[in-house]
Amino acid sequence: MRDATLRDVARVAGVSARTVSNVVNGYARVTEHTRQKVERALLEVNYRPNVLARNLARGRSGQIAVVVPYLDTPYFSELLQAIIPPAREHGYNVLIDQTDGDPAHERELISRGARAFLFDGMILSPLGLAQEDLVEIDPDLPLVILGERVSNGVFDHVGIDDVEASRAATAHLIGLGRRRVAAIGDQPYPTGEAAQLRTRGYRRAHADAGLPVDESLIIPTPRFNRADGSGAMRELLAREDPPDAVFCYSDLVALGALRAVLDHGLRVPEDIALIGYDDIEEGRYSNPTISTISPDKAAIATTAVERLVRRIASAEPPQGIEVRADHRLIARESTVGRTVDENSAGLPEKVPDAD
Amino acid sequence: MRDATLRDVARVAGVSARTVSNVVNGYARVTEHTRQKVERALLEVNYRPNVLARNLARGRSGQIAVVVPYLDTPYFSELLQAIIPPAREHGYNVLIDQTDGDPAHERELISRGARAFLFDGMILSPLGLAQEDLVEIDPDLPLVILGERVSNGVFDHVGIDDVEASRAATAHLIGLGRRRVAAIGDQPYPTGEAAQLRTRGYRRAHADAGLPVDESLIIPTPRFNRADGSGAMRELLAREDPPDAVFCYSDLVALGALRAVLDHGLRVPEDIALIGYDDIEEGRYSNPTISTISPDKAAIATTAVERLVRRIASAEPPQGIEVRADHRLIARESTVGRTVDENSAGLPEKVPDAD
DNA sequence: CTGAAAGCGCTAACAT
DNA sequence: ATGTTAGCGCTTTCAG
Repeated sequence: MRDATLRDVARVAGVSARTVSNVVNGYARVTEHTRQKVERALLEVNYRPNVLARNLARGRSGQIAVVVPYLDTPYFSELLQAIIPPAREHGYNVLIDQTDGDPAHERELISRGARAFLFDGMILSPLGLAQEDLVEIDPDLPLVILGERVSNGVFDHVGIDDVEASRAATAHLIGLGRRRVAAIGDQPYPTGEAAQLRTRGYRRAHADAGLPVDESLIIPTPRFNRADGSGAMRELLAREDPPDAVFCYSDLVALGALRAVLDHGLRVPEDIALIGYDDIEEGRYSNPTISTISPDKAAIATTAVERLVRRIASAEPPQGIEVRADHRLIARESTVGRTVDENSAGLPEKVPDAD
Repeated sequence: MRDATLRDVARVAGVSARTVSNVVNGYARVTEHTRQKVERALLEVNYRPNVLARNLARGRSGQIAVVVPYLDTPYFSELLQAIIPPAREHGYNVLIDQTDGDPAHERELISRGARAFLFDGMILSPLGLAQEDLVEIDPDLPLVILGERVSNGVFDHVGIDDVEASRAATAHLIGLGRRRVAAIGDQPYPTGEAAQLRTRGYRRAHADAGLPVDESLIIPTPRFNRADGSGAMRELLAREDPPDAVFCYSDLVALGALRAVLDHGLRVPEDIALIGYDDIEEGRYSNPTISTISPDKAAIATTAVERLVRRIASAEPPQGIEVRADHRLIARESTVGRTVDENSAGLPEKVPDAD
């Protein structure tokens, strides 16, 4: 049986399509009497609005795209999980895309090629946008970028203060008495500006403590995953003068590094202390648990959605703004060991949520 | 500047809209000459088809929904990651939804209420569909269900042989000489049929080995996450006669259980051996690494997409079929310890992919 | 092989 | 407050 259309409802209710539309969308005021009639008809024919037709008529898709490098990276899936509910509250469906580490794919998405009209705006967690990529962005695409502003100020950015968070993480290690603190995750090339912010914080902590930076302890990695972390750590362990602590640019890197340290027969944190970044759930269960920088993911998610919705609504794109969500340092076993610490020790009865 | 429409292109090229449409979609054959003309016009006005209009005219959305209980559960995010590429190859966008553990939400999605027309079909990883929920399903919704068939045979199901895989996992533990093998993750109620298949395999392994099943060692959990795993494990550890091995119904459960065992001061696998299910990447990096049942996720993903696409294409829904993807048991440290084993020991130079 | 034109189902002027 | 109707931009039947 064909789906009932607005006209069918109108006919059954003995009113015009316009009135039915009004009732369905709650636009203009409608007499209580007609409303009742219409609603009865609505039920009678089991009317379900055709979203496709509505979208075409309204000239918008009612969808927003969320683009992340990898869907199976816990930080991103946790973020996505947090983005969907507020998006839905604003009436948007979420279209998820992964760039799969492919910059070309990323550029294609932001230039909107064939899939224009399919989403009204985009929340992008850039893999790496170099200055010159920005020009490829469809200027009419409402866009919110996840992560700190690195290049220009045209778009909205939502993230945490990476430099400060990284400084705090490094300072935490130095405060524990460690003197050879390594860093894993630098990306010293144009698309790695986000990673470079972390490195800047790392340097700042050293400067604050009056400590020199051993440049050879800053290990670059192409991504922020487990394999990169363990590979870099192995490299560090092979040296004659291995570090006694490592600031890892993601929890995944820290987890990979942890595995390498343990495989090497050393202990964490006794021999080498490790701190990560992101506060993914996995780090609350690993052995040892991973100290980390915990960004307020819920705040990032809701803020990003709100900014995007606003951008979509306003005809003229407002000035790009910069939102800094909160973050905090959580000391767990990988730096302070198994003390009975307020934040971390042992396995909590209830696992604290990141948000 | 307004986006160029098909008509604009037609005018510039001096042909009709029909012809432009033909060129764009590669439908009917078009003279080389006109084709050239049209293509030049296409570029000249920078034409991008309006997907919304196309969808309305075609009467389909070009989108499929993939519904999972939780987006941030590694098994699901890894599966989603694998589903998107084949879906895109078939010309579909993927709309991701999470039910958040809410059966009501799940029912709403399968009955397609307000969001009908938004997706042409659905791949559903059911939270728990009881017999009576099936009637709520929109009969016209092309649907592929992830996981083994538990109830009726109307829909396509794609999964692995849960009973056999669970039997093998349990047999692996028994083969290691363990005699008190517990199971964490049973769900002895109508919506837990999937979990019950695992329990059936667990029982079968015992029967095969001529071992009695100690019913008190089968611990139910509401979900398959880390917290459930550690909670259940603590319960087991508090007993006078704790188990010497545990078959966990997911890797996450195993990871949670692992944490509890270590917190209790016991060793894995020396004191208690642990095996999980799903083969998520995390289990290849944990300490110790987690033995597991590895489903062929890539096969599950591509098969599910293919079946769904076929269902969408055929007017009359074919008989529901049952696809069983491959799986294999991977023995890692949590059962066999740190032997130099072909599959598992140490940290591989390259982390094997699940697919 | 190409043109003309009728929808797809809804929205939103415009009119009453 | 409600009716009339012209689009939204594309697909596709029907002619030619």
